[in-house]
Amino acid sequence: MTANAARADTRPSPRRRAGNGAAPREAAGDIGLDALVGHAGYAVRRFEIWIFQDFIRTLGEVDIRPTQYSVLTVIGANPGLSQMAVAKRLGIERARLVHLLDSLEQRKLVKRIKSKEDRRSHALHLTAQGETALTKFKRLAAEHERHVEAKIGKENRAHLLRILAGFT
Amino acid sequence: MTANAARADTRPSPRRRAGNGAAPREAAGDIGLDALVGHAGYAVRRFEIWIFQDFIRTLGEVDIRPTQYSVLTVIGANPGLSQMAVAKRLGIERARLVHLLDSLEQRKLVKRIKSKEDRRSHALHLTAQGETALTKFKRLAAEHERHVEAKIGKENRAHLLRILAGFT
DNA sequence: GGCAATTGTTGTCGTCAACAACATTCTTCC
DNA sequence: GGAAGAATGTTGTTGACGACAACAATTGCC
Repeated sequence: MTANAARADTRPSPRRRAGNGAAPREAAGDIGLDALVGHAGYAVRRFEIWIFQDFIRTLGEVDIRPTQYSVLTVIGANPGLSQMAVAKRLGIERARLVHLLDSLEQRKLVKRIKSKEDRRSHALHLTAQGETALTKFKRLAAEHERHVEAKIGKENRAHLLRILAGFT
Repeated sequence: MTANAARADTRPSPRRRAGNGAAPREAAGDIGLDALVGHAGYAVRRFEIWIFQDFIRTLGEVDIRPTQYSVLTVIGANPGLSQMAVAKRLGIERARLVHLLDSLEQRKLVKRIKSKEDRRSHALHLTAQGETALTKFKRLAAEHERHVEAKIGKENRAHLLRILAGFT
């Protein structure tokens, strides 16, 4: 139990206005989160929502979402990977990756080349267009990352990356 | 730019095996993430997946998911809130909250009481059964939180909560 | 040669965020 | 006091995403 949640943990509730009147007093912003403030998952979730919104907005002009960006980056750094390898590396289901690649292939950013060594699999490559596009995406993503720094602080961001390095 | 991503940032790609052969060498685990390792969003996303899976598993015996837990906790700490107030406080859309409350009301954990002051709105309360259930949920959630501590370290978890406190 | 495993694909289901539209009720403004 | 606009809860749709299950083609194992 954290020091935060210790006080109000097992107590049922303050029970203000036991009746039912929804006094507009709470509309101000003094709604307590109770045990929620001690939960890492809640903070992480709220943060992830913020960070994804900023990513999507910052890369909105090129219409690239976080998952698409991660797929392009990994393919760009490791040309020739199979879909299975990419899916496993990024924690995406291979069924989901099919649609992602369909979309990216339609946009001429990625191409699937039938492997001659294992004819079940596809070797994934960026197209020439995909390469130049990716460098632009990376520039925008770096800009998004500066937004994160501005939001939580440069040192905090670095510390956070260090804490969560094991999950990448 | 972080020290990590600085090296391979703008370079297009190492271009190993420009042909297409998907050599199984990479299956081992040496697939580089390139710029991805410098992105807080990616790390946060992978972490959130892990933390949610553990939460769902730990509270599996009571069949409570993170969002349901957050709703119950806030209602428990602030009886009489309207749906709008809860939605705004937790960053949930009010349309989504309707289904959440439908489910929780069916399970007799929450009741909607028509407010007499504003007949558009419902005052939300825990049932007696909901109160006792919530204390059990909190106990399980605390257990989940210990799993987080075990995973990333006690100090890191505390530091992370401090960094992200502004998003709650 | 035959059988299990792998790869990509298709499909379904459930969760979740984002909207849009609507009826009821409140608030504001004339 | 009454009309216009806003707020609240509800219903429905869309799209991204994770989890599964089933399938054909291909590979690897025995």
